[in-house]
Amino acid sequence: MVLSAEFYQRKNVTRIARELLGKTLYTRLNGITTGGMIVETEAYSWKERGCHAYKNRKTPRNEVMFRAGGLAYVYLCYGIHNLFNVVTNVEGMAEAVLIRALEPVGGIGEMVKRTGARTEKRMTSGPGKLTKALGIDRSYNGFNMQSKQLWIEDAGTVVHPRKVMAVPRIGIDYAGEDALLPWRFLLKDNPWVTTLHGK
DNA sequence: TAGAGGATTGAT
DNA sequence: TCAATCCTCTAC
Repeated sequence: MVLSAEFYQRKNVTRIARELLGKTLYTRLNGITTGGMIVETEAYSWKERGCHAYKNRKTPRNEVMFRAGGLAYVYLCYGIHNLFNVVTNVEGMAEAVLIRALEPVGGIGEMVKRTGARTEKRMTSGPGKLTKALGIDRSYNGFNMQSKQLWIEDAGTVVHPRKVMAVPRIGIDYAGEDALLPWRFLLKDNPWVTTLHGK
């Protein structure tokens, strides 16, 4: 079942980030479907420094975050990587969930081809890598998440609360105390979650 | 309009 | 530990 606009437009972004674990993100490009189960996410809110929309600062880049939930927010990071988020909350409340890692479930051969990976191992473990595997680039910024090309499904996978870990987010040292918020969610012991420099 | 820096990655 | 790479934002 495709996740509805109502799922995304709820007001608690950390709850949505947690609930997205176990759901499946798909793209369908040129007739080829690729997808993976979400195993790692991060929540971002205008209320904290880690967020592009901190203090409700609206710019051409983050404008999509201010719209009603259920849209894709895709931006270029470090000049190299496309990072994919889903916008949450209602219009005017800038919040989003960054998808950081997937466990491949469909179109694996195509993803290997797109990433140039020798094997499927680690192919979708990392926010920059999974967008490449699924063929997501900035042309999808503002895209509706109930489209025929890009969507998230609830396949009925049950995620036990004890399997969910909440830890600080990655790569936002500039956010000061907000970098310590346990807003990174991942499935414990899942081999597809990111490891950072072996840590 | 210049300059700094980044929600990453992979090689050394 | 470090370079790649280019867009975005801020300050002037």
